Amino acid sequence: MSLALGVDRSSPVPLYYQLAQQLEAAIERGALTPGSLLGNEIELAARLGLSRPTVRQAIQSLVDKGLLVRRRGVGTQVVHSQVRRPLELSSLYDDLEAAGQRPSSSVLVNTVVPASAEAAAALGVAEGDEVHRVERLRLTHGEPMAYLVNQLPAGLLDLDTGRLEATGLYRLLRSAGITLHSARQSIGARAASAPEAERLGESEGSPLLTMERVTFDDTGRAVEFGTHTYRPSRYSFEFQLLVRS
Amino acid sequence: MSLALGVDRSSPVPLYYQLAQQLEAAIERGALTPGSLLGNEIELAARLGLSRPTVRQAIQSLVDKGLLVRRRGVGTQVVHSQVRRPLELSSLYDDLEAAGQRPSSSVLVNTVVPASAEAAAALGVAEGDEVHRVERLRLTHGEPMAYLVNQLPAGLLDLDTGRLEATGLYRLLRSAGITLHSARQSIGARAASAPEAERLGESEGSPLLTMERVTFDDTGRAVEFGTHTYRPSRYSFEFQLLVRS
DNA sequence: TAGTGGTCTAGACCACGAC
DNA sequence: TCGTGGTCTAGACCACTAT
Repeated sequence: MSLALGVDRSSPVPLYYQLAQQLEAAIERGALTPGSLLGNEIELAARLGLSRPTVRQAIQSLVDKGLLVRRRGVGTQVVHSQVRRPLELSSLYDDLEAAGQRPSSSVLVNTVVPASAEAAAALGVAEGDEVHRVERLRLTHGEPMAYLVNQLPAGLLDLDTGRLEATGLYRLLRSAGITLHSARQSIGARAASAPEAERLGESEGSPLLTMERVTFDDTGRAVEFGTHTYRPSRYSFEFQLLVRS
Repeated sequence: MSLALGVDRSSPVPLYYQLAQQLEAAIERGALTPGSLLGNEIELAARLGLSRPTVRQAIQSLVDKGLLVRRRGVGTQVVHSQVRRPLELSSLYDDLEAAGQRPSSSVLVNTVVPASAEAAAALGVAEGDEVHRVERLRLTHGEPMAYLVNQLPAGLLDLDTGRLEATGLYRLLRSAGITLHSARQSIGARAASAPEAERLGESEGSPLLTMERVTFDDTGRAVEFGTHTYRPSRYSFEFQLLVRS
């Protein structure tokens, strides 16, 4: 079929991005089937009235997403559906978005405290400096799923409980002009201490899944330090990993 | 300083790649310091005798790696060192490379067996079809660290123990003409069963870190299914996560 | 040999951010 | 206002794959 691709040159959306979105939508709805060839770039460019580099940029963005594969001498193919499904490591946005989106997440603690040695090291501030500390309990179906502790340098942004529950940490950070860049994460496991078990409705010594994370903005500042514990019967980290070629 | 950048046009290595490597090396050795501006693209292109798109391609590849940040109206800056350190999720290459590289990893089982329902579903073969099954124990400092079980569709490649220990799964896959594309992973935790505890030198009921993975090649075939258990006192998953912008 | 993607050029204009 | 990166064009030649 002909796919009905076409770009709107009066739109402020970049041409390559428009094309990428249309291709992605076509893949998603099955108009482009797994393994099928996309047709050569020159012809596609001519058909759309675009230059080849622009078409290439669109295709490349989908290759980077893992949706397409290019092979020299063969062409550009749609990857098979089992491969393509999701998504990046969800935990960052998941945890930071949290409140507001999911009614089953509640803010238990929201205060300013002196930084512990651990938090100070993670955030790159001096021990004893003021940091915001937020503790949240995440519930699913009325049962505790995770206990989330986030610490942020004080003065980075307004963090009142109302806005936090309504908007989520991620949007508060964005609206404060902070551009997230990267995060360092560590996922492990350990036996629950008595208070940890109590908080999550487990028994002492039962296994917990743990995640520690430091998030950086694009200036290299640490903007968030999270130490989270999850009930392994109710949560696991699922993600897809693209192989750098 | 002037950085002594320059490209070799007689080399088969793409110009943008040469430049990217030189910039990366300069960042790595500190010749380009965190936060410092790279200078505008046009001037850099002129200095190197390259076109601007080529220079942009080099820079873009480092932006994608998280080493550089671009801001309109400002310029291209080196990311601060704390942000830049590692690496993708290590576990895939780590586990697949395994033998050969690390003398402390031994192959315990290497046979062909009928696929269990679980393995069949993961690999996209019929239940009872033949699959290779490899079980390895990973040691550090003489102590068990992880128990790795990998299953592969039979007939995909030669898998004798000698080659496996000498080369590692990853290279065997590559040398069989298989191009890895992506992997789906799930990380969780659970209490150790008696045999699991035995294998890893833990006690029954103690917490284990678990990882399940299905790896796909660029044709969409599932080429590997791994179910691994780790001693949490000796192993955790460490990785950096770049925020898609 | 024919067809594909991979790389590269030498320009152009625009949008956003800093000042 | 000015400088930066963001986008786009219309070509070119090369390298690899398949047949």
